[in-house]
Amino acid sequence: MYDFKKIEKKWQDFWKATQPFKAINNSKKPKFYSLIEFPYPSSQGLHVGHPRSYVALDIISRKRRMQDYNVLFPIGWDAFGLPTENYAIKNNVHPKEITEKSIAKFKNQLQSLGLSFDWSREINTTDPKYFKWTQWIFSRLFENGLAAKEETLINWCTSCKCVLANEEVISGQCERCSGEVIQKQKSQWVLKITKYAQRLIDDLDSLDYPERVKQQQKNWIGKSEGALIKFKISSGQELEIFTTRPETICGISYMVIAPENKILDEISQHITNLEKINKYKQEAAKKNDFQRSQMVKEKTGVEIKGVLAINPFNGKEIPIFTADYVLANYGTGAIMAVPAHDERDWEFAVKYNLPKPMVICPEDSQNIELTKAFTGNGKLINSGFLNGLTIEEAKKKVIEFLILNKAGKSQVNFKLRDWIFARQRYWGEPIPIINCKECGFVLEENLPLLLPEVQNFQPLENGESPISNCSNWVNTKCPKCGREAQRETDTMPQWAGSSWYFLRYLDPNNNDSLADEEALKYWLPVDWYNGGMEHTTLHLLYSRFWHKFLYDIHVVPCSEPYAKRTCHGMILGESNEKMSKSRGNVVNPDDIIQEFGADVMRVYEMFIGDFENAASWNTKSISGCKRFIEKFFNLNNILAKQENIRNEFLILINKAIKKVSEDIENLKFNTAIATLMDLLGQIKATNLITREELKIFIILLNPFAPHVTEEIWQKSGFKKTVAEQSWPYYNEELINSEKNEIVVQINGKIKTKIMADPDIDKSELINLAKNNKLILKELNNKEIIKEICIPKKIINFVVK
RNA sequence: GCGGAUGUGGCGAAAUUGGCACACGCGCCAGGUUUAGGUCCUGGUGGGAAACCAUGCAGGUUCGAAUCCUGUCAUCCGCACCA
Repeated sequence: MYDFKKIEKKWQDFWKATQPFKAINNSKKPKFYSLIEFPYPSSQGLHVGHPRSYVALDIISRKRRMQDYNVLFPIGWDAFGLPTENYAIKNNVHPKEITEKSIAKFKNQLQSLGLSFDWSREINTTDPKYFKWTQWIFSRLFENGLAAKEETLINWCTSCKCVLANEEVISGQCERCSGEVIQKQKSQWVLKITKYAQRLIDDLDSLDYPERVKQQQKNWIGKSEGALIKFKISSGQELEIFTTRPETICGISYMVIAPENKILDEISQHITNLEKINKYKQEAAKKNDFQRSQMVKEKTGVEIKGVLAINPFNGKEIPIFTADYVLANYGTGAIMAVPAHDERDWEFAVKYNLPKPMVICPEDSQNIELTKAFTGNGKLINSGFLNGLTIEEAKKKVIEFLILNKAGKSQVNFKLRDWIFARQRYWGEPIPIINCKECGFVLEENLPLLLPEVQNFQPLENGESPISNCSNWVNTKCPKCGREAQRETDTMPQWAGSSWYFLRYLDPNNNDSLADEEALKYWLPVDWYNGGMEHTTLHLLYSRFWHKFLYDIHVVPCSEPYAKRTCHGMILGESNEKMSKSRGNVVNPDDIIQEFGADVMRVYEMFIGDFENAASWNTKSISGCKRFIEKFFNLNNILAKQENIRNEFLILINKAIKKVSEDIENLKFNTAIATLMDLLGQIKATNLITREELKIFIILLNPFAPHVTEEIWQKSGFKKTVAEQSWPYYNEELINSEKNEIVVQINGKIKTKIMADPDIDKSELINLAKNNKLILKELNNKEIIKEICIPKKIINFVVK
């Protein structure tokens, strides 16, 4: 009788007592650092999606230990954040209390899965001993000019009453609560991730990340090369624009300034239709980014009367418009419009009846009439001395001209914007900055800077953090001059603590530095980091940025944190939809463990489908894995006294070792399990298993189903535990010595199969095939035109 | 619109990377054990009477294509007026 409850409890208690999965900091063994994204402990508890990633790296970690690596597989809690705070407000309790409860629940659930975490290194981002170092890193960023308070356009979630990073805005809505997001001018703490944009792109090349992750990060950073060009305005000011097409400078039809661009105020006294312009500005401010993009087809704008721009290349006067299809926070917030060679400008020019002069002509057709913007390759026309040049040549010439005339230069721009690093909420790390009227922003010296106790966690109506009501916390003395000063009341965003957590695992109790130098040297970089695709442009990018900064200030020994990244697919509900409370299709892992046990649950999650693709949950299908584990459990009943592997199983078992070993490395857990199911079936059919056969089978299955394998190991009288065994080797020669089944085709159609030795030579093999009865008959009276022979695989006779 | 991915039995999916399409599992069918079965065991299970036909669709390359190329359709994910 397979009493999984008893067995699993027994082994979990054993692991708790003996701590066999503890990583050693000063070991001579080769190290292996495997990392999962540490969970956000929500009050709902674990989701069946969580274990997919955890079990996968648990399997890899367990295998590595058996391969004699010193393995670090740690766990912790990313516990600051909005959901907890919202829950706290709703239920009128302290977020700290909820966090503690949620962590206890998560911990319980994770332990019931038999994951081989090193629990002695558990960390918690809300622990002052931890966030002391989050604040410390912020201080270093500040000292190095990478953290600064800036007046910028920010995304404001009207429901969370909180600033959001660009990465947190999904289709104009808040990532967390789906509330409406509007644009607002606000003075904000930002981290200058854009200074690292180029390096964040370049260093991707050296990393073992999935191609789609690299692509997504590159696209998000969005590098584009072009030119910055200054246009004199008739009123005396200058209008600076960014373009990737400087060679089209003679095709300019008009200029556009984004409605939020401050230059509009600077030239306002020269504008003759100011009222109309201001009205347009107001309307544009009402629209959020999402609404703007919804109106892609409906371009709007107003001509700014009374001012003209002057083309620095040919001195021509150009009308200026303001239109919200130009974004204020990309480039310079203004463009030169070349309708003939830009689709958006074309649309606008058509709508407002503006000229569309053509300056690039496709090489094969001349004097064509444009019916839409031409963005292809060609030669320059109507462009003075640029005429006849290719686009590339003209680009160079124009930039040379601009530099010579001090009217511009080449320029690289990134879509990536600086990381808005402040939230007007309570449950986060306080930003350790004191604002002194005399000295400006000064760093707090006594870290950690703790959160003040407040009565009410609700954000204030004026959009400030509830902390700002705590006057005895806010008001302090300037550490520099000793005068009255105020503390910053914003807290850090959720992404702060997770940007460096993998460093703290190396030395979680260190009070003098974020981690010991030797430990950093030994363990870094993370060897294998698995996580979700959804963090590609958030956490993964942010933590690469922080790590590079820490490398630059000589805190960490390498410039990239994660050597290898893999991504798991989501687990969907039975009807192929995301699991969610509102759909009512959430599967609770506790129920599954209760009914089937952790081992079956683990095996099922790994068997469910390709690890990297989404898979839909199907509780019925678990029974296949349940049968498999039960059959394995019962192997004990047919265990023979005989020691060695039987001859007829030698090759099969060697092949299985190879397949399971390789599949685990390639995240093909589903086929590894299929291999084991197959092997089990074949052995069982003989109604007998030898001790060595069982031994190998147990070791291969152990990473997937650690409890039941330890149990059978012990029951069978093997020494020590499975976890202490060495991962088995396979004999490649033996595998290759197996007779091959060779398919014989005629004109590509399968006729028969023959068995042949693996080292038989080609002509012999062909003769063997030709002399096969069936083939002899088929070839009768036919002329062989071609003989194709692929050793070990196939023979094909092409006949007439 | 741009970027990425996927498309194979009733279902989840395999296919040594150009060489036996559908391994393994679910479900289903038949038989057996059982007082009973949401248990266990055994066998069967793409279509077609067959030659043959089948990997979203249409072409192409090849002795040979799920796999490579061209076009096309569908679904999913990410970004979205980025000049």
